[in-house]
Amino acid sequence: MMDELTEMLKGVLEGCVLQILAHQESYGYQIVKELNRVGFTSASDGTVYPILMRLEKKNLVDVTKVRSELGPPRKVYALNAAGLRALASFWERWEFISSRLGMIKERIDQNDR
Amino acid sequence: MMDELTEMLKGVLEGCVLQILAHQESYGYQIVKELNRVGFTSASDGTVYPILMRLEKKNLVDVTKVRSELGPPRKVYALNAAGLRALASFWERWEFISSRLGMIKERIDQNDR
DNA sequence: TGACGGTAGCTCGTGTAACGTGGTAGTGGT
DNA sequence: ACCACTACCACGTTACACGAGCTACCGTCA
Repeated sequence: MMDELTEMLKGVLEGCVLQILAHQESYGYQIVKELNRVGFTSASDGTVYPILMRLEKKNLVDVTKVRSELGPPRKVYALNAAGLRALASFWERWEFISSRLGMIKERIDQNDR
Repeated sequence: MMDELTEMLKGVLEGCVLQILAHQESYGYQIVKELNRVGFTSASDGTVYPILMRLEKKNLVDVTKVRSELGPPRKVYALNAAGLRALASFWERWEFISSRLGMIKERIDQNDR
């Protein structure tokens, strides 16, 4: 069933990453594991790294290189003010779509047709 | 604000059309107006007609040509059994994403990290 | 008759996102 | 020296939303 999620995830995963970063700054590899943990098993590094690069290009995050004991240094991403605004906007848009979908589903035909 | 909805609507609008057709059979032009009425103002005919053709190709709808007094004949779309199944699947996927997003937002950190 | 406006349908091009595949590189353990 | 794990990145494919443009039917009004 979870194979056709792809299209519906567009735009959503970026919001997820923003929310994760709002909770706590993190880096690519960990974000992937976090997303997998909550159920987005299809989100691999090939999905997450482009998102992070997008966020960086849009200046929604601050990036710091941090050395790690295991493996190469990590690029730690932290949400900045613009990122927080983008996150708020994301949730607004989500709420909007969510409510409209509810309207269509429940069919509160207050008018015409 | 509603200008950046596009990406988040991917996959969702098809579900909306399915739901609209489940409520009552309809045709392209009317579906566009219906979507606009509930708030999806960006959904134009250039968006809806490809969706309808997709549904037809996937055999989720039955199509009938109906003459109209005003303008050219209408292509009336009606959901069939497979369409109803697709609709159910759509709501399942929506519920899935919706719940996971809720988890991430509310941060019910029941485990690790 | 001819011009207009609303109805109805369709096509094409563009932009963007998810995601698979594969590639590079640093680290520690054996 | 080898391997596994961590971390990052690049490329190509696929799919969708949407704007812009086109055709065509009908009734009304000039």
